[in-house]
Amino acid sequence: MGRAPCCSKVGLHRGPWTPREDTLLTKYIQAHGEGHWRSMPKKAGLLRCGKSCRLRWMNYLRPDIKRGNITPDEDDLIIRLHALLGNRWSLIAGRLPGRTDNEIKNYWNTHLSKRLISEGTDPNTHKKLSDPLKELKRRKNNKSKNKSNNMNKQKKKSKGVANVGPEKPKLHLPKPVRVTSFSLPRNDSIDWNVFSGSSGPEIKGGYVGLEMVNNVNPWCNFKDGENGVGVGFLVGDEDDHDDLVNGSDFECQSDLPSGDNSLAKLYEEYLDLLKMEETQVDLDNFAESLLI
DNA sequence: AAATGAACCAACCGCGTCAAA
DNA sequence: CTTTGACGCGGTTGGTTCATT
Repeated sequence: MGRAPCCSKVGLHRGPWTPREDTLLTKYIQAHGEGHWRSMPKKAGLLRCGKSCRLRWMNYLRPDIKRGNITPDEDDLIIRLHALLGNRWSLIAGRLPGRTDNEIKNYWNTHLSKRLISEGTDPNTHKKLSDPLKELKRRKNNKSKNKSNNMNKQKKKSKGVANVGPEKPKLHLPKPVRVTSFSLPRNDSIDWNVFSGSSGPEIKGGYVGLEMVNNVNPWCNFKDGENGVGVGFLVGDEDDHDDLVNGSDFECQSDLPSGDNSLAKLYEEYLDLLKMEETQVDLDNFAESLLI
């Protein structure tokens, strides 16, 4: 029993949005606000499905979207967050004001993953690669294989030839389960901005990152060459993200909201994990705990 | 100048989650 | 408790543009 499609696709526009459609959608949302995506297109006079409207708005039309090149600081932050959170693009995007998950995902796939490989780092695990060149070649081959598959598909499609070859079963990796110890409103991630001591949506580039300065931990090898043992807990704005607070010297920022022990607790938990003999303890669990 | 391949990125698709009925 | 519908997310596709031959 499959799920019913989100909307009837019959008679709906697909593909690139026209300026007129953009205007209609923007005006409607300005007048009535976001939400109710399913009913919105009809009300806005659009022949699009709600999903498509939402995507267009979220990724392109929203007024707070920052367009243009991703800065080196943003680069750095994306890499750090990816090491911590994996492919959780929306969470990563949530730390980069004005950037969308789609944009970051695309940027990662087209630029950053390649860059990491060329620097000798596996973009998936953030561990050192034994043979970066080999990896780069492998990925290139895979890509060109896919591309030619797409080409074939397209050709077959356009000629109306049915796909006769055995189809590969689609595998879906299990997603990490979110264990809720306290609840947040839907679509809200942690308000990481509390770390930076700034508040409100105006914050520009405020972030928090966890960093271990050695080459052993998969999260941390993006920062090598420094003392080796240190544990850093980054607190600050984009301009000072190289200021590491050494684990032993760690002090809570005075501008942290008073009474909020949960963050300090998380940090302590993190330190405990690091103290454990096996450095490969499940740090992912800790990363997960940051998500809830 | 034309052909080909690579890169980019907007948009689509399918699934998971959550809340309301 | 189960079902249903809406929303959001991440993976993937495919059209367009750019670079190379």
